[in-house]
Amino acid sequence: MKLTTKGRYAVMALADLASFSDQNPVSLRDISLRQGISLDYLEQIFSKLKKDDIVKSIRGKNGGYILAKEPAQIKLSNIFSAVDEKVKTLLCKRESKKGCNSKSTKCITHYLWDDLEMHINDFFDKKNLGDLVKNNLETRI
Amino acid sequence: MKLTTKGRYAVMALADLASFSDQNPVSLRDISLRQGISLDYLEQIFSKLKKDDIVKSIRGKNGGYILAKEPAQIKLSNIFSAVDEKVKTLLCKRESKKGCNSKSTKCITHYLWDDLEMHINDFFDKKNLGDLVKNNLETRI
DNA sequence: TCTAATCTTGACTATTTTAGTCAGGTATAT
DNA sequence: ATATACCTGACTAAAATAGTCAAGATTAGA
Repeated sequence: MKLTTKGRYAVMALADLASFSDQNPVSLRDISLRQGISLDYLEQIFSKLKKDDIVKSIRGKNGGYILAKEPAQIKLSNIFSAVDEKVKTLLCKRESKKGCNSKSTKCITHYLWDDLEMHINDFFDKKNLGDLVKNNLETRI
Repeated sequence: MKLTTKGRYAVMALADLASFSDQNPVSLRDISLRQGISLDYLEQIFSKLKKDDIVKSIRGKNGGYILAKEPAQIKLSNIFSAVDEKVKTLLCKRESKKGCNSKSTKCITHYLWDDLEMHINDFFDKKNLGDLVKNNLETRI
């Protein structure tokens, strides 16, 4: 079970954006340099973040991105869902052959995975960008 | 973020084993049929479970596997670690170039991922095979 | 003793996913 | 004009996943 770079980079980039934006838009180039993430890859990621109204773009020279909402309004779950970072613990879907047919003994563990999924999603639902940046400022040297 | 089949199958197979063993060893063939998991794949998995003292094997005809301990003594974390299902949320290791050099602004999110990892591992640490089988018996029709 | 059922081991491989790269755009401040 | 941004879609190398396959070693029971 591992986090993909897409989800991780999205959060890193947004945390960077939240930290360094003082009214002015922040360019992906700057984020790329500061966070060590490929510019091309960031562009992919931000196009998704924009689609989900997490950031706004300003084109042209001196352009860049700004947050579309207050950092405290942006939950990690919003970010992850924007970049398709999903928590998948189950094979079991109604259609699938493998996995369970709901009541059979096959899916002894169905509830467990469901539980785990909720447990993780809960975490993402409780954390927001605001907390993240605040904590960072407090603990930074 | 998704669970691999190895971890999931290991838990499914052990839950099956715990449910169906009445002193006698259970063959992988039976588990394979009941759970719909390839026999060859199960063999890989059980060889690891055995190495970590989660199951014992009995060779020869009428052989099979039995749990090496009480179901309540077998935590999910034990099972996952046996089959190398690890929770990885961080790139950041002391050695790696990518990721953080501990105090830089790069790792704004370091604590977050650490937190997440603990949160998930906590879950695995709190669940054991005994609960799983018990719950299953209760909720089964 | 023979045989079928089992575990044991290690190598191999197709498929999928990940983590990007690349090549072209379009918009806008100066 | 032009440099600096965003924008978009196609492409791809590498890694991980999810197995398969082949050849053995043990042992119960007929």
